Amino acid sequence: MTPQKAPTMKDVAREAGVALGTVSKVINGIPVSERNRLKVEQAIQALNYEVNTYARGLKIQKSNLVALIIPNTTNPFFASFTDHIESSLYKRGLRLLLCCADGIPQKEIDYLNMAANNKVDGVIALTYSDIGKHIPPSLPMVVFDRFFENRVIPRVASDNFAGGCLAIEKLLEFGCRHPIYIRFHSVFPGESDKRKDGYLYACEKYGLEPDYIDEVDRGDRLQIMKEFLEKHKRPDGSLTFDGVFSHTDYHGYMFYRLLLSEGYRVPEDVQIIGFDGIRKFGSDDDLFISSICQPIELLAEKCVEILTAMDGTPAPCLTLLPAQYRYGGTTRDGKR
Amino acid sequence: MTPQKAPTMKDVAREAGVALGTVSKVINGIPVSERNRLKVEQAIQALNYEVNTYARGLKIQKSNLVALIIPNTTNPFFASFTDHIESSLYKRGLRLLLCCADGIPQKEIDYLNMAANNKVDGVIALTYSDIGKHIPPSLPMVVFDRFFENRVIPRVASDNFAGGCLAIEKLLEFGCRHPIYIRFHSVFPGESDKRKDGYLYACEKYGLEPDYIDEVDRGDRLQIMKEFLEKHKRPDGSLTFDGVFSHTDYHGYMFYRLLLSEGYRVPEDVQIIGFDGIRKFGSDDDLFISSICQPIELLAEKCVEILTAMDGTPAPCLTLLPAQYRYGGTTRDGKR
DNA sequence: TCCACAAAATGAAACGTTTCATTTTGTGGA
DNA sequence: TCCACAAAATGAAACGTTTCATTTTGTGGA
Repeated sequence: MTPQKAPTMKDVAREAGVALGTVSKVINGIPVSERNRLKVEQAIQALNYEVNTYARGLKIQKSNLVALIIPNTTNPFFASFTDHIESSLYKRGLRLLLCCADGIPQKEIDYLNMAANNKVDGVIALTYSDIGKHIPPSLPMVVFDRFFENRVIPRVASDNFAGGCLAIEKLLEFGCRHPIYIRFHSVFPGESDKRKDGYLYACEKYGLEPDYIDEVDRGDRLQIMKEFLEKHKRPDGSLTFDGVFSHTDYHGYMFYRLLLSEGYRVPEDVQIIGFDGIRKFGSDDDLFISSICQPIELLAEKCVEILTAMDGTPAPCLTLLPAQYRYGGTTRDGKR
Repeated sequence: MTPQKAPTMKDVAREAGVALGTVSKVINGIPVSERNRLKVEQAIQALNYEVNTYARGLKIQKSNLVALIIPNTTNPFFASFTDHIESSLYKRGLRLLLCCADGIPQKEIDYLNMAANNKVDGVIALTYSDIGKHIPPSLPMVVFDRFFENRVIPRVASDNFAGGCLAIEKLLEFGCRHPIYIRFHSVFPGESDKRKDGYLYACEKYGLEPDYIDEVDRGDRLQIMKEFLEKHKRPDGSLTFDGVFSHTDYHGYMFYRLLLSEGYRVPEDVQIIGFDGIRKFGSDDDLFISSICQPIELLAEKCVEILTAMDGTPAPCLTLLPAQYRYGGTTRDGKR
């Protein structure tokens, strides 16, 4: 990639017959005599001048760049989150530096260093490792869902507890008597852990016996699901549960496919509600399964809002937004 | 977002007791006496120094930033493309500025101007409007699929003609006698138009009567599909076609759902092959339907490779990579 | 010990902005 | 016409690097 030659403010000043400072004022919207403003604007047009971002950045120490550190964009939830972050930033005249860290701790730290290395004005992070101790104190940052030890970083998340509770209430409303819960989790703590708390709370509240898969995700998910299913078959083949609340749509859909392949009917025999609200081909499409949908657009907007408002005064250390139930074919409420 | 104070090279020089130029040499890996190298490295450690990107950028006129202009990341194809572009750039020490233009011409042009405005070293574009005349001649750029009038920009794409042809050959191989073709397209020309040419060529070659939907996408796709289906029902309800080659997985899946809802069996009554190779929950998951899969990773890598090699010498104006068939449940070849 | 030469180190100038103390211009009143 | 004052314009200095002409240091041979 070859460098580019471009006209400078000096060229504009010469062309317009005014001083450097006058050109700067016009560019930055500082009042200047009508006559000079016109001359400068004409010169800018004529020379096709564009302000040099490095020079400006060097002076004002701002890049208008915000880094988003995220595992990837192939996961539809991350993809949608990225999309909304981008448009929230764009609205504010900010640009998005996308950092896909693949959940690799070293890559997450690398990107964080790069961010600290005055390339960006702030960071929004959805990370998988505990990078708390690598965050420079002076770097404005907001995290989605995760909780870091040793370091208070403003967090934004869905109200996972209420969402978990809502999932069970919906299953009961649609006629379930024995809802179970399925979860494969990472080893790092975050707000989404509260989905299980919501499930347990609802069990308590409605007098249900808790029953669940709750395992660290080691890639043997299908095997674990199969074993669980085996254990819950009655002699006649029918199941001892009639509802599933899955920690994520992804695992819920996996379980859905497993149930179908074993000859069970969904939602007739078993109803399933997931979490996240992932759509098949992107934003306007159908859900994979009925789901407690995270308000992704609002979450993204909130992250950007908090980040851009950071100026030394304390930011809210936790902001929760409500998640909503939406029909997606695996429950008995039918299409609304 | 507050600015950040950071130590400068001058501070490092003072701390190490050497000249500014010596610090610069150490940082840029230019040989320096062992003694001084150690002193500088120690000082850098001690002060936690990081080079200021704006100052360096101002001098060397490079940002190590590449802009990707893409409609969005919620479309799984774009999401996957973005993901692979990011990792290709990362390998080369480059960073990704993500520009979601939503297919809005003004936003595409805005981002292009921003790119020209020396914020980035190069641009990779997957755009929807004809922005050819807005591309600055000095801006290194590669486009995916699209063709711009008035302007030769290196293009990278799948071999859509061969892919279209392959789809039909696969359908014939799996027992189809009357494959049709379905397409809803944008008004801007690109390489993907050749999928239809491949279909027509295959019809010619294998003595088939071409039959297809080929409409501008106005959002009334389902209606058009339904009408097409009605016209192709025999009095006994069976269909006059037994295979579908869909221009995209998205529309193929839509047609698949329509067929199921009308009581047809897939792949028993009708086999379907799409194009793109979109997976349900991201990279490691199942395809939505059997598909001619674009080699997204290779395509992304190629875009980056060509972009980074641009230095005034002519770049290949078109690079085609082969697309491959993969089973996805809607054909009779069964899981491999 | 001295000299010549190569290697290393030095630090001023420059990149293109913004800022701000200083100068110039313009205006209204006497 | 002159003066006082406000408004506008000016341009040098500074931001933190890299570059490169110049100076200093170090080494080997006589």
